[in-house]
Amino acid sequence: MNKKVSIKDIAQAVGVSTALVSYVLNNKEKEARVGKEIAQVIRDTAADLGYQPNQLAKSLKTGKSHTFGLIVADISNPFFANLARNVEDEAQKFNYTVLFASADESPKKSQNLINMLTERQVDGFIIAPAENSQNQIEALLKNNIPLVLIDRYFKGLETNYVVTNNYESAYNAVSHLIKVGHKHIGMIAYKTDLVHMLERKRGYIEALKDHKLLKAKTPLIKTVDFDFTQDDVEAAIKALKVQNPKMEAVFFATNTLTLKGLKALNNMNWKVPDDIAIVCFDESEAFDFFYSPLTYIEQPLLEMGRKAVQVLIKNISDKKSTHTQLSIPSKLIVRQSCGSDKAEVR
Amino acid sequence: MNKKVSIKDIAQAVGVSTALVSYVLNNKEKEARVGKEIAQVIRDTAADLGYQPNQLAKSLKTGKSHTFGLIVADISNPFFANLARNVEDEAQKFNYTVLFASADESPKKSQNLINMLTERQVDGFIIAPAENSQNQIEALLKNNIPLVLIDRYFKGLETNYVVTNNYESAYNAVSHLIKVGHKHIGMIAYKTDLVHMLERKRGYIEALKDHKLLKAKTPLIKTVDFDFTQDDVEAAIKALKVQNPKMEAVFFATNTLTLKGLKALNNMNWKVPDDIAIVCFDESEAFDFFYSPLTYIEQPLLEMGRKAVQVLIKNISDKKSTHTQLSIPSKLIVRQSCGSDKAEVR
DNA sequence: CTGAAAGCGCTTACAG
DNA sequence: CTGAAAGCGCTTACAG
Repeated sequence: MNKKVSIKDIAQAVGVSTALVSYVLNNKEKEARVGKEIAQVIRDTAADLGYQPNQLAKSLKTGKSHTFGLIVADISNPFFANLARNVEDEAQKFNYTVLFASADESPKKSQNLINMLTERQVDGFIIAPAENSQNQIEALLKNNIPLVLIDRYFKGLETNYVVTNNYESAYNAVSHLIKVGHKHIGMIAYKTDLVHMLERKRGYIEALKDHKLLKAKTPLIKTVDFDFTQDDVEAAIKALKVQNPKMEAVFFATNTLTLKGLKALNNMNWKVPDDIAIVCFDESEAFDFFYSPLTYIEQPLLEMGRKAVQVLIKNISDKKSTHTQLSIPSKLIVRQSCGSDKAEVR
Repeated sequence: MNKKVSIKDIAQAVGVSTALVSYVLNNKEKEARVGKEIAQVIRDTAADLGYQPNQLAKSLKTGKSHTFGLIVADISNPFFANLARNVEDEAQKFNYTVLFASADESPKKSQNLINMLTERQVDGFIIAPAENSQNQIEALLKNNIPLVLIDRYFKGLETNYVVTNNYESAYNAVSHLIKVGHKHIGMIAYKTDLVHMLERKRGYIEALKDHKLLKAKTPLIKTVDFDFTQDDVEAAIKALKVQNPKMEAVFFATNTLTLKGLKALNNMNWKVPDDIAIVCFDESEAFDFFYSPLTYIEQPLLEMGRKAVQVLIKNISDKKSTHTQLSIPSKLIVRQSCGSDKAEVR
C-alpha cells in the first residue's frame, strides 16, 4: 500500500456517496440521519483501509487549521523550553497542534516567522515578542488574527497577554536583600525596551526608594547587549563596583545573565554571599549546584503556559472577546546566596 | 480588511486568469512565457493587496507540505531542546517548517503523535523513538514515509539514523576512569531496551573487560525506572556500594541521572572525587557549578541536528535513496570529577 | 503569450 | 435516509 486512502475510496468500497462517509466519520450521523447499519459499515471499512483524514483538505474547507504558532526567543533556553512544553500539553487537551519557532530577539526573524505561520493558516499566535516588533503585532491585530503575548507585552497596546508580575517580583526580591541587611545593591540587566525588563528595573528602583536606599542620581544598574558574553557581565559587575565601592549585593535580571555572572564571580574570586550577595530572576537547574545555592524568583511557568493557551482558544472561538491581561505572581525561593538562612519564604 | 486575499482577487484586479497569477507568483513566467509588463503588474498588485499564499491549498494540490515532524521524549529536557533548536535552524535553510512534539517515552503517545502529524501531511519524520515503538516505525516505513531516527534506533531495522557513537563514547569515558587509577567502577542507567542505552552499557563493560577489571559475574550496574526520583538514584548508588564496598567511581548514563545523582551524593555527604569519582554521559549547564566540575561526554548536538535534517530531506526528495546510518563521535571533556587534573582531553 | 478547466480531499447546504 | 454539486485556494497540463 502506498497511495493514501481518501474518503472517496471508502465511498466506492461501500457503495455510497462521499457525503455520507464524511458525515459518519465526523459523527454527524444524527444530524444527517444516516442509517445505523450503513454507518457501521462505513466505519468498519474506514478502519480496514486504514483511513487517515487529510487535515489540510479539512482545514482548507473549514477555514480552521486547529493549529497555532508559538514564537519564542530561543527554544533551547530552558525558560522557553519549559514554557513550550506546558503550552504543548495544554494545547493537546484542546486538540490543537502547536508550531514552535525561535526568533532570537530579532524583529526580522520574527516577521519572517509570522509570515510563514500565517501562510500555514494557523488559527492564532502565542508570541514572546522581540524588541521592535510592536508593528508586527499591530498588523496581526488589525487583521483580526487571535493572539496572546507571553512573557513580555507592549505598553498601551490592546492585546491579550500573560506574564509574570515582573514589577512585584523584582520589588520583592530586592526587598528581601534589604531585609537581610544589604544597603548597596546593584542590578545587571540586558539592554532592551521590552516591558518585562523595564518592569524589573522599576521594581528594583522602587524597592530601594521605599527603603530610602536610593541616594545616587544614577541608579546602580548596568546593562549588557542581548548577546552578551561572560566577559561582558564581568565588566558590568566591575563597573558597578567602581560606581559604588560599597556594593555588597547584585540582582540579576535573567537566568542567562546569572549563569554568566556566577562564572564571572568565580573568575574574579568573589565569594557568595560574603563578598557579594546574589538574587536572580528566573531559575536554572545549575543554581542548585552552586556552592551557595541561589535565592531566586520562580516564575509561574505552568500557569503561564496553560493560561496563554486557554486565552488564545477563547479568542479563537470568539473573535470579539475582550482582552485578557494576566500578570501572575511568582514565588521568591530563599536559600543561601543572600547571606541569611533565617529569612523565610514570603 | 479582514477577508484574506486570494489569487482570484489578484486575477480580478488585474484582469487576467488565476493561472497567470500563479505562474508569476511562483516565478514560472519564462516556462509559461508570461508577458513582462503584465507580470510586473501582477506582482505589484499582489504586494498592494498584501497577498499571502495559502500553503494549505498549495500543499493539497502539490502533495508536499514542506513540513516535517520532530518527535522527541521531552522538549523541556535540555538535550532535546538543544537538538530541536539545531533541527529548526537547519530545516529553515531548506525552507522547511518543523512540528515538534513530546512523546514522554510512551508508545501510546508516540503513536498518537505520529497519527496526528501524518494527518497533517508532514513530508517526513525525525524521531527519537520511544521504547516499544518499533512497530510504529515499521508501519511508517511500509507506507514509504521518509524518516530518520535520532539519538536511538532499533537493531536490525533498516532505517536512516543519526546517533552519538554510544558504545565508543562510553568505552572512552570508562577507560578514562581506569587510566586515572580507578578499579572499582559502577554504572547507573535507566531501564530500557533502547539501543543507545544498551550500547552505553556495553561500552562500560567492554572497557572493564579490556582492562581485566571485570571480575564479578554480575557487572556493577543498577538501573532505575524512566521516571526516577532522586531517592531512586540514591538507592541505586547505595545498592552498588553494597554489591562492591570498594566502589570508588560511578559512570552515569544520562544528564538527568547525573543531576539527581549529584544531589543524592550531596545528601549522602559523599565527596567528589575523593569518596567517589564521577563521569557522565551528556552535559548540563549545572555541571560547571558543581564544586568539582564534572568530566562528561559532550554529544555532537549540532552535527546530529544538521545531519538528521539533511538525511531526511534527501530521503524526501529521493524516496528510493539508500539508508544513511551515522554514528557521530562525541568528545570527552575532562575536568575534575575523576580525581585527576593531569589527564588531557583525548 | 493567455485562458478555461480539472482536480487535490474534504464539508455542507440543498433537494429529493 | 441518501446523493449530486459547489467550493475552499491553489497548480498545471492542455489548447489556442
